[in-house]
Amino acid sequence: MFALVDCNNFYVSCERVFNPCLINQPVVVLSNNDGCIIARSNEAKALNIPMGAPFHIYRDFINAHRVKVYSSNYPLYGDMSNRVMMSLAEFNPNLEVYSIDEAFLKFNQTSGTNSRRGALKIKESIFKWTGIPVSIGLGPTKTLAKIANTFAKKNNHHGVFDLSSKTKQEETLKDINIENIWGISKRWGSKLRMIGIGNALQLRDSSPRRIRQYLGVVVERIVYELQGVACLDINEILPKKNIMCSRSFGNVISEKTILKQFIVEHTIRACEKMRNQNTRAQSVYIFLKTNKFNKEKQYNGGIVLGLNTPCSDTAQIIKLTSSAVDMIYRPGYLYQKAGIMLLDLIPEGINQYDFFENTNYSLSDKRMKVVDLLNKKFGAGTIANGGLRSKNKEKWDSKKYYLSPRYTTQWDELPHVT
DNA sequence: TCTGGGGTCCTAGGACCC
DNA sequence: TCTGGGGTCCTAGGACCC
Repeated sequence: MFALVDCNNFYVSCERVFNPCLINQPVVVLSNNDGCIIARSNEAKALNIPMGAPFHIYRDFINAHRVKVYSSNYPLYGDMSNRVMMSLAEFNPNLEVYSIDEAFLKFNQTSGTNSRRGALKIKESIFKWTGIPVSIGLGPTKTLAKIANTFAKKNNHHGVFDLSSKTKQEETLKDINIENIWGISKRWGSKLRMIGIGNALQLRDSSPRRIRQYLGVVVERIVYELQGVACLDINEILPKKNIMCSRSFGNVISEKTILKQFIVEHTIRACEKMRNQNTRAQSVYIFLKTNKFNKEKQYNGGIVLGLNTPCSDTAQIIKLTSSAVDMIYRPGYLYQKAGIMLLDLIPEGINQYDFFENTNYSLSDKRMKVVDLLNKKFGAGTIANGGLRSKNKEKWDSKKYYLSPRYTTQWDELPHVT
C-alpha cells in the first residue's frame, strides 16, 4: 500500500501557523519577484483566483475582496517542510520526499480496516507537531494514491481517503478527468480525448499495448498503475544531476559589470548546493534574457562551457561563468533575467582525471569545506569570492513587498513582543 | 509598472563501432 | 541489377511534475 501525504495549501498554511489571524481569511502567496499567485487558501480558491495568475492582473480584485497577500518566504517554507517530513519519518522511514509539500510512504501490508484509522492518526499528529494540515490518499499504487488524495481533500472525508478496494475504484475513477491524472497533462489529455478516453476509468480499461504505441511507455505505465499493478516504487533520494540558480531582476539591468556580479553571486549559491550533495560539475550553462512580455527588442543568450575535469571549486567555476558573460553579453538590451546551471553532476568519489593535467582535489576540497562551514555557522555570505560586490545586490534584488518574518530560522527577525 | 524557479524521464535521430 | 546485421553513445527536443 502506498500513501500520498500532501500539505493543504502549503505556503498559506505556513503563514497561518505563525499568524493565526489569517485562518478563515482568503490568503495568497506570490512567486519570486511578487510575480504570480502560486498558493491560495480555500477562501481564495472560492473567489476563483486561478493558480499561476499574474499578480498585477488580480491586484484590484484582491484589494476589493480583502485578500491577504504574501511574498514567498522560502526559508520559512523549507524549514516547515523539513519538520513535516521528519515527522512523517517517525511513522514510516520508507518515504520519498516528492516535493516541498508532498511525500509518498510505502507500507508493507495491503490496505485493511485499520488503514484509514492509521492515516487519520498520522494526519492528526502532523498537525499537532507542526501546525500544518495534511491530506492523505491511500492506494495500491502511487498513481491511485495520488488520485485518492484529491478525494481526501474534499470536505466529507476528513482528510483521508482509501482507494484500495476495487469497488471504490469503479465508483470514483470515472469522476477524474484525464488531465487530472498524475503524469497526464493538457497535450496527452487532448490526444487521449481524440480516441475517446476522457476519464481515469476509461484509461484504466484501455489496452496498454495500444496506449504504448500511441503515446509511449510512460502512459502505458499509468494504465497499469490505474489497474492496480504497481510500476512505480519509492525512489531513493539521489543527488541532482543538474542544479540551477536563476532569478528575474527587480528592475531591468543593462550594464555588463552588474550582470557579471549577479552571475558570480548565483554561481556561489549553485556551487554550495552542489557540494552539499557531494557532487562535481562537468559543464556549466549561463544565460541572459530580456523580458519576453515586453515589446522591446529581445535577446536570449546562453552558452554551455565544459570543464576539463569535474569541478566543485567555486573560484574555478566563477572564472568560467564570468568569462561566459563576456561571450554572451550584447550591449543595448534591457536584461530581465539571468541564471546559471551546473550540468552533468557526478559524485565526488568518481574521479575521471585529465590525461594531460595533474588534478589534485585535496587542497581545493579542504578550502571549500572551510568556506561552507563558516557560512553555515555564521550565516550565508559570511565569506564570499571577491567578484561579488554586495552593494550592487539591490540592483537585482527581487521585489518582496509582502514578506513575512523568517519565524523559524532567524530569531532576530521576530517581531518585538512586549 | 507588473508575468517564478526549480527539476525528471523518454524518444528519435545521428554518428560512430564491428 | 544487386548493397547486412548487429550494437553503443550522445544530443536535442518534447513531455511531464511541483
